[in-house]
Amino acid sequence: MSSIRLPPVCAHASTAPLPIPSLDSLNDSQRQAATHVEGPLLVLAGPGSGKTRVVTHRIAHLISQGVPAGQIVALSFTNKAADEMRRRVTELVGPQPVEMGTFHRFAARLLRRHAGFVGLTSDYSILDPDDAGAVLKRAAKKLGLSLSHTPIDRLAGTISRAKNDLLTPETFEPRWGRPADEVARRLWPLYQQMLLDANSVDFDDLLVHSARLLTDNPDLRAILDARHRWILVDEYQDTNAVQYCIVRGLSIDHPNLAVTGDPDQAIYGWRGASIRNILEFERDYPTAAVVKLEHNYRSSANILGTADRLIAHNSRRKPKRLITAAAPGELVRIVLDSTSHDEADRIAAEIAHAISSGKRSPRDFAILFRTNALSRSLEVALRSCGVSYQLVRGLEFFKRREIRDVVAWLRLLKNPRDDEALLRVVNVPPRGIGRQSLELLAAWAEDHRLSRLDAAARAAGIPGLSKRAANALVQFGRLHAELCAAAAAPDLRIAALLEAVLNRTGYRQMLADDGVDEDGNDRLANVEELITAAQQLDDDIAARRQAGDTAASGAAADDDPLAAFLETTALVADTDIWDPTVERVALMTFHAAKGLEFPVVYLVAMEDGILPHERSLDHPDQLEEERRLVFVGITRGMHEVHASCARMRDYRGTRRISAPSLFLNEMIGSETVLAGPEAPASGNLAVESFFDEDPSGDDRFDAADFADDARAAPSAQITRQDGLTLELEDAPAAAPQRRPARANLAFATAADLAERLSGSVKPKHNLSAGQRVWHAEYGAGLLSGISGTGPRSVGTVIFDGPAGTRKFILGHGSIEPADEK
DNA sequence: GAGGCAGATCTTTTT
DNA sequence: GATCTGCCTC
Repeated sequence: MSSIRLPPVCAHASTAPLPIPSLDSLNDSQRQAATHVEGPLLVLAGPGSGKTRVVTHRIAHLISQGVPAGQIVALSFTNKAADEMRRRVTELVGPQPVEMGTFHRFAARLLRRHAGFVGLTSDYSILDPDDAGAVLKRAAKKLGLSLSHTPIDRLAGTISRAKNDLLTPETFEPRWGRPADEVARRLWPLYQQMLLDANSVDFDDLLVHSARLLTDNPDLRAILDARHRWILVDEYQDTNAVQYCIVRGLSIDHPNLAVTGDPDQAIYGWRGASIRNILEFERDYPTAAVVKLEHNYRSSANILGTADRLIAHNSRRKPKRLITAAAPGELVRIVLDSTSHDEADRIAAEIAHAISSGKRSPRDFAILFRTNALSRSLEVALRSCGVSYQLVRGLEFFKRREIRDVVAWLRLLKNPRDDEALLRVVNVPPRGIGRQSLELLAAWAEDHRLSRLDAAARAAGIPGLSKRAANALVQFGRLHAELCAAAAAPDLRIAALLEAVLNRTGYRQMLADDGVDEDGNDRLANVEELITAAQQLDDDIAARRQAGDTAASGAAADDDPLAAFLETTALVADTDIWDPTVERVALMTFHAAKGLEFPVVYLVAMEDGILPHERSLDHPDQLEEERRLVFVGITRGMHEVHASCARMRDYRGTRRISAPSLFLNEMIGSETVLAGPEAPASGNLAVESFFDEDPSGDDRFDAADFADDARAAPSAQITRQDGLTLELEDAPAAAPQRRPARANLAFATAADLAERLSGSVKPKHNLSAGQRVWHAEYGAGLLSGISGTGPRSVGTVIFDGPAGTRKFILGHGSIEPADEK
């Protein structure tokens, strides 16, 4: 059992004299960025270009120039990155009350202080996706919607995506041909109401409420803008519309906004991230200074050359150089294995050998894969070779039933209206309160406009409830009240509160009785682990109190240990678990590897259908995102990169035969070498046996030729902004190239955003009757008439093809003007 | 009301 | 392969 560590709360202390940080270690462009003080700044930073150095030096520089540290906010993608930033800033100028963290944490605190503006109290609960899913399920049940054909995950995903696009239940328009959208639209308002009643938010709401806070309250916005006067955003290429809105809203009066990012490393498009944000930063902030960091200090020349060649295949990008002074180093190795097990065994053996020969230590290695499910065979192989590893999928700890139960208890103490938490713990350990009783309770509570907990205290008066169940509920209410009293203690220590919960609820007894469960999990030990983590947080807070730190902007949440603990447990991320100091090989997804670096990197399962993922094959935009993912993977490597695929793979319980990823082809060049039992003797990957559908007939093509083909290939398919794909049947390579759908978010100003957020601006269409139009499925046609106005207006289209005449809601965007040349 | 079993279902990436 | 659901029995 690996131990868990919670990210520390901000360590504030502001009395130390300020050393002036030396800028000698920076190159010219780094220094230019680091010494920028006033006004917007865009830093385009390639991989390994010392971005974090620049950001930390800039923060240190700002402080040394007299900028109050409390006015600086640095937003990063993971808590890990934030911690690293904090560590390095502290190294430069000592501990500072700079607010650093993820967007979600920042938003959670903002909301904590201004919860009333969005109808919450500062004790609101943050529901993780599982809890949010459960609420959604209850909402569906209430509405009598069947979920058999629209899995809850998809609905949650649809709503999440819409929230991230700043839509509301009112402005959300189900897309044509997506039944899940329609269900989501009906479910969303009730779901939202239930969250509000429970004084709860889901992950997305943290951002959405914060954005709304800013757009709906101009005075508050101005105050916050002034308070957070210097804002730094990392990984800006992966910010989405809500995040954009928040950042924008905080930097109108004081546009000292500095963003860093790399469009070539944008890998979160599926989550609503819009490259547009970084590509059009200069339009948003015309006075922006732009600094390019193109010098790479991480990777060997061979690794960079390979990454460069690969990414050059993307059409939607700002060309960018990767400059290095490094030696060529080892060739990038592309290995074609026979089976997935061979691949895993080979890698494990190679790593074991490198370690035993003293050449490398375990933490020098990372193995990256596209999906988490791919880790299993690698784990088995590593274990059998005696190589220790850490699987960076740490959320597993917080997903354990016992951990969730205990945390739910704390949530319920903080927020008595948290129905979801109540449902989790009310009958654990069994108290004789079953489904039937809970339904009676819920119905009665609703009738009387009470939370379930308040209703429980009055259970004796609920008709239909058995005496036994009523008693149990009243008892439960008392238990809660008792523990609330414990939670209200001054100088509360979370560890102590956890102990109290465990002891008084009988949960500890229950776990002790269970002993080790069927999978060999010692559930009690896991809970103890949580207590240890809580102790660390307690100590942090105590230390801070002792230091007399009441940092200027008074981080309200931090003064409340329980709130801080809950916030932290709710918002830990996968990568936060990764511990770079531990002597283990790191196993993680390509996504999780973002921002990290390793001497040796293995990229596994690079096969068609896995990477690129089969769901992205039809969509040029998504294919490019997959390519960026590989680019990110390759550029994690400092000295060695090994990419591999297997001809036969056991995956998801079945065996599949697959061809090497087209990305492997695109990587091939003078910096790479082919190896492995399936490697063609010609030293060229592009042999017939690997490509059943050789696009060039009997032409034997070399890597360069293939590259050109690949570049042209996507023109055969078009993805539109609503996600539908257009296939040009049997399109020749020279098929007319249609422009990719424009980025989804056609807004530029905060005012525009505000309107959009409040729902007053509907998605536009710019169509008029008589116009030639295009539909992804039915092809070209004539828009013969439009009825109604606004987003709900309906257009009638007479298609040229067999589709005949059909009607469409124009606001959905399924009909677009035909751009005939 | 609780617990256990069999069958069905769906498989990306994550704050 | 894993998880969830519904159904069954005690």
